[in-house]
Amino acid sequence: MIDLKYLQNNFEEASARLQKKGVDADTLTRLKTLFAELKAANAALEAAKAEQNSMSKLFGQYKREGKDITELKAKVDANKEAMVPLQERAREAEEALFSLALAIPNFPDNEVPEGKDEEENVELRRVLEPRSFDFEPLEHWALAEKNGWIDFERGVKLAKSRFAVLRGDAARLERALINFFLDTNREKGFEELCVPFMNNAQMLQGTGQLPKFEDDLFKVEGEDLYLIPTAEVPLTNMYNNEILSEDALPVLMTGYTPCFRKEAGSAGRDTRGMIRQHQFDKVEMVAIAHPDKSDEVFEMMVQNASDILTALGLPYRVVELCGGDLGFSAARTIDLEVWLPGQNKYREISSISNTRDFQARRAKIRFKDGKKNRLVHTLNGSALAVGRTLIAIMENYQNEDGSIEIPEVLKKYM
RNA sequence: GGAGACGUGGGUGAGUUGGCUGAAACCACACCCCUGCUAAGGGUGCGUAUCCUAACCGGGUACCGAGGGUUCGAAUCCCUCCGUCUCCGCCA
Repeated sequence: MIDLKYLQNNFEEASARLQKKGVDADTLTRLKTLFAELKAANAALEAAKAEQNSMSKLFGQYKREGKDITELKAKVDANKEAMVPLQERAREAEEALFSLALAIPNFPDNEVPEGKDEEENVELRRVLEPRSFDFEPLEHWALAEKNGWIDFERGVKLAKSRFAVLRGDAARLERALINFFLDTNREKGFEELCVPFMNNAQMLQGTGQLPKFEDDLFKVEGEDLYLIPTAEVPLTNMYNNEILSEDALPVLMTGYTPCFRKEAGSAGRDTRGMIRQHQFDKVEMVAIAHPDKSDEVFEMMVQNASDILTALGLPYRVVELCGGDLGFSAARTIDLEVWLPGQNKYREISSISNTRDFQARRAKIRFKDGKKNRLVHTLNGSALAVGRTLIAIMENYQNEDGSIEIPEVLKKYM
C-alpha cells in the first residue's frame, strides 16, 4: 500500500509519480478525500468514546460510594445511542478507504523510464553472443516431441489445458536446474527455505496479489488458502507482522516452489509449448532490506540471476521496465530475457523487483531503527524460472539431429 | 475428524464474584549512580498502532489468539473461528 500521509502532504508530486503507472488523478483525489473523511470520522467517534469512558468510570465510582446513578445512567445511555451513527460512519469510511487504497499500485522510482507497455522498456545490455546455426533451429515444442521430453497431451488429460508432463531426461534436467539454482543462491548467502505451497488470504494481501488479482489465483475450495503464484508470497511473508532487529538485515532467502497461475487475461498468448503454463517451477530470491541499502541488494540480486545465465552459457539481455509495464507492487524492475533461437526472440526468464516499503506496509514488516520501528524494503526476483530455462537450454543447445547437449555446469547434477 | 485442557506485553507468569489492570511480579534489555574486582548494590526506563500537536513533550482512542455479542463499563460473561497441548481415530 502506498503511504497515505505522503499522498496527503505531497499530492501533486505523488499523483505525478503514479501517472507513470497509469493511475489517474481523479482516483487519487478520491483517495485523499476518503483519507480525510476517515480521519474526521474517527476523531468524532473517539471523542464520544472518551466521553463514554470517563462517564463509565464515574459510574463505577458512584456505585461504590452508594450514590444515586439514575441521572448519570440517562446521560451515559444517551451518549451511547449517539455513538451508533458515528460508529457506522467510521466503519464505512474505513471500508471505502481501504478497498480503494489496496487497489492502488506502488509508486515507480523517479528513474523508471516513461512508457505505456513492454514496447517501451529500455534494453540496458546484452550478454553473450547468440550462437549462429548452420541449420534452422527448432522451437522447443518440436524438440520436445523429437526427444519425448514433454507430454502435453497427458498433462491436459491429467489436469486441463496449459498443464504438461516432463518425461525422462527433461524431468531430470528440471530437477538438476532446481538444484543448481538453489546451490548457487545459497553460495551467495541466501538461506534455503522449503515453504508451504498454499498461503492464506492475509499473506496474499501482504505481497499485493489480493484483493485486486484474485482472478489470477487458484483458490482451495472451502479453505482460506490459495495456491501460491510465486514463492515471493511465502518468502516475503515469513516476517509478516514482525519487527526485525536492524542487524538481522538484510534477510536473504531462496526457495524452490511450483507456482500456480490462472493466467487470466492471457488467453491466446503462448498457447503452444511450455512458455505459459498454469503450473511451473521457479527458484526465487527474496530479500528484506534496510531502506537505505535496498538498492545495493537489488543490484546484487540482478547480478546473481545474470551470473546464473552466464554460467549456463545462455545469451540474454538486461531490460529496465518502463512505468507502464511495471507490476503492481514494484517500484523498479529489471527483467532478464533469454535468447530463444527457435522463436528468434528474447523472452523473460527472470524478473527482479524492488517494492520499497509497499509490501512492507501491507505486511507490517518492520525493523528497530534505534527506538523507532521503520518499514523495511522488500525485494524479490527469480533465479530462475525453471521451465523457461529448460526451454532455453533446449533451443540453444540443440543439434541438427534434434538431440540436446547438457550445459557443462549441469553435468554434475545429472 | 472426535473428546478434554488452554491461548496475557521480548520471556516466565499474576489477574476469571466484570469497574481502581494497558495490565502486578520476576527475568531479559537500555541508561545512570555506587562500589571495585571476577562477584554484586541502588535508581530510572522499557509494547504496538493511530489521532491532536512543531515535537519520539503531553493528551485521546484501540489492542490481553482473531472476529462478533451482552453491559454504563470486559483480559475477565456469551457465540464463532484460528492455534497449542493431551488422549483417540486416520495417515506419508
